[in-house]
Amino acid sequence: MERPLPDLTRLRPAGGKRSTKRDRILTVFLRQQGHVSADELVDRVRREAPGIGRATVYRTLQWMVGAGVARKVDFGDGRARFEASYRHPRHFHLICASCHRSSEFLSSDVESLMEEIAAARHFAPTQAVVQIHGTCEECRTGKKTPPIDGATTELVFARDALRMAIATERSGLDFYTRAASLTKDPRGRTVFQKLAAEEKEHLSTLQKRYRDLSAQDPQLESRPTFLFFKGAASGLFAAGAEQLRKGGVDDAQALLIGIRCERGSHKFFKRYGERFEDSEGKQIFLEFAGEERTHLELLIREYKGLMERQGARARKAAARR
Amino acid sequence: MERPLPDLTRLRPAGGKRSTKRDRILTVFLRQQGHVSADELVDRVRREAPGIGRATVYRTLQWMVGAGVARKVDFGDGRARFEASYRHPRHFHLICASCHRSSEFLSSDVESLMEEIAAARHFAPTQAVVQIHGTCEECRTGKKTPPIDGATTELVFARDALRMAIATERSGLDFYTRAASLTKDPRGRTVFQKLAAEEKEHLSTLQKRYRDLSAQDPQLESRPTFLFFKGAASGLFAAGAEQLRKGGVDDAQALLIGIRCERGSHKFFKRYGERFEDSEGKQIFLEFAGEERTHLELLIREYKGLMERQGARARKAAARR
DNA sequence: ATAGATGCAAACCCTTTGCACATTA
DNA sequence: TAATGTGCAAAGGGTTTGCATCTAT
Repeated sequence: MERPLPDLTRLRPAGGKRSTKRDRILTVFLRQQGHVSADELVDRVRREAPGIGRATVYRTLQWMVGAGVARKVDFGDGRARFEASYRHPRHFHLICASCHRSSEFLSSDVESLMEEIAAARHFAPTQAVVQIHGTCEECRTGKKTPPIDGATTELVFARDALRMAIATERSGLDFYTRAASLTKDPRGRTVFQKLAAEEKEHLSTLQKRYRDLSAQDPQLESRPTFLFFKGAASGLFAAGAEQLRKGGVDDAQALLIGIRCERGSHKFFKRYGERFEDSEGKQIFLEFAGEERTHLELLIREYKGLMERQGARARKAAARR
Repeated sequence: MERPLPDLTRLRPAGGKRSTKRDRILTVFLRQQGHVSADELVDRVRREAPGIGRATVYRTLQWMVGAGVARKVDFGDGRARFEASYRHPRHFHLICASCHRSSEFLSSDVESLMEEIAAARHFAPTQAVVQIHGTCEECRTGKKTPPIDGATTELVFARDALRMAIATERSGLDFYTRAASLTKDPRGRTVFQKLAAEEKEHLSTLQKRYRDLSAQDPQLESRPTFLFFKGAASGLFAAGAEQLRKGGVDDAQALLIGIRCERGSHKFFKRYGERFEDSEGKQIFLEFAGEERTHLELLIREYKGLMERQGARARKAAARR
């Protein structure tokens, strides 16, 4: 499972010069997976290119962090660790106090909460550090868990991005189906039925893509969750459900409900996807956002058409009077 | 706003001896508010008791952390900070990269998410570190924000605990009121009406307490949120609402719905409150949990009575046959 | 030619430790 | 008296820096 490396030759940030040694260090760094401390990197580099000074490695690490190639993480044990950021989204950590290894996770819910909290305190956030310290399964039970390499992380991230999109699509389908069954007004009901049908189709596209992804790694399905999500899928249709409960929804209102839901979903996925480094997961989020947008635009056009027709009818009625 | 100090004379953990110097350091530490680094503490101590060695302060800090008087926090700037834990709940931090000050917050939602994530990964968590790095309002706008001392933190925590309880109570009231209006079965409706009335009464008790608390500090209401919550209040009644939607709720089922809701709320507040150090906030959570429990037991008794009466009626009918 | 990269060793910062001495229980 | 706390200075580790020397552009 060899994964492509970023184009190093083009990497030349902040007035830096390229050099053989810097390239060497960078290559060694990118080849390794997970986190390395500076000293670990010094050792690895020296193993294949003796005579590289510790200071150079330290300086190169700073340069890499500045360039966005590496991220510095602090587990609170007194020494900094570095991890490659290429095709590896910024994430949170579970840190085992016993074996000192760490595993990674993301949570869209935690992230939104932090944004809300920062906003409530008028704080401009640049980054969030979330660490769960404790004891990992392996240290407690002795059960071995296979290590996860960079390529797998990316695949798992893509898998979870798809799962999130699918869950959202499924909530949408549920919502529109329920809306159709609850709506008395026949035109309103037709709108919801159409929306449900569209969601169903999109859902099956996503599911196909999920199957394709799973084919790339037979164990993919069973790998532990990387991206946790709950609020996204369930929250988007809450406002619509509220409106529905009040009843009396005609076709215009049904369209407006649909517009609001699709807009929410589009915005959420766009904003969420944009924060990641280049990766398949990011791409999935952005594609999904794009599709929601297309759908949204279609609904808006339809709504406008409806309004025009109603306006025309009203004008005609006024002229007759 | 002087706040009481813990009984230091009884503080003698892990085979430690008391000594004049240790007491001095402890006193200085407890007097100060917010976080101190070891060196800052050395300075402060020396200002009023010269001739105390740096090593002693370091050793005393370790002892304090071991004794649970202090907590060590790492903001990732290479030096550890220490904060008093007495009457100050474990919390998360917003850390300003510009002025290097930090402000504190809690979020029951973030906490539950982390528990879920840890559980999903079979990880036994001991502690969570959550830091939002960025720029604070003061550094961006120049607007001064008043510093918050320890006593205020405690008051604000109590305020927010009450707010959380009130919000929960209010959701309960809403839910039972809506349930009553939706329930066709007259006995079921009566049960919900009674539940709603009880919630209303409890709510007004809580509100009175809130007013009493506010009287202790005229600015209390306007101070920034310390404890963020969303899920707790809204999540507890979701299952009940779902059940309600299906309709056909008689008195037994209404009682069961009530039991489930009150049990959820009792458990949540108990578990949540238990994690804190001694403080008014903790007390509020535990009291609230206790009241929910009382209410719960009452409902259970009522349910049992109902079942018995139904059983008796059934037996009588059987005998007659 | 010149800005920038490198190696080495020294300096730095925060923290811990060894040891002789002072206190406490 | 035995166990523990204290001060000092030294050592420790992770990381940065000064400086003379190379090396890309």
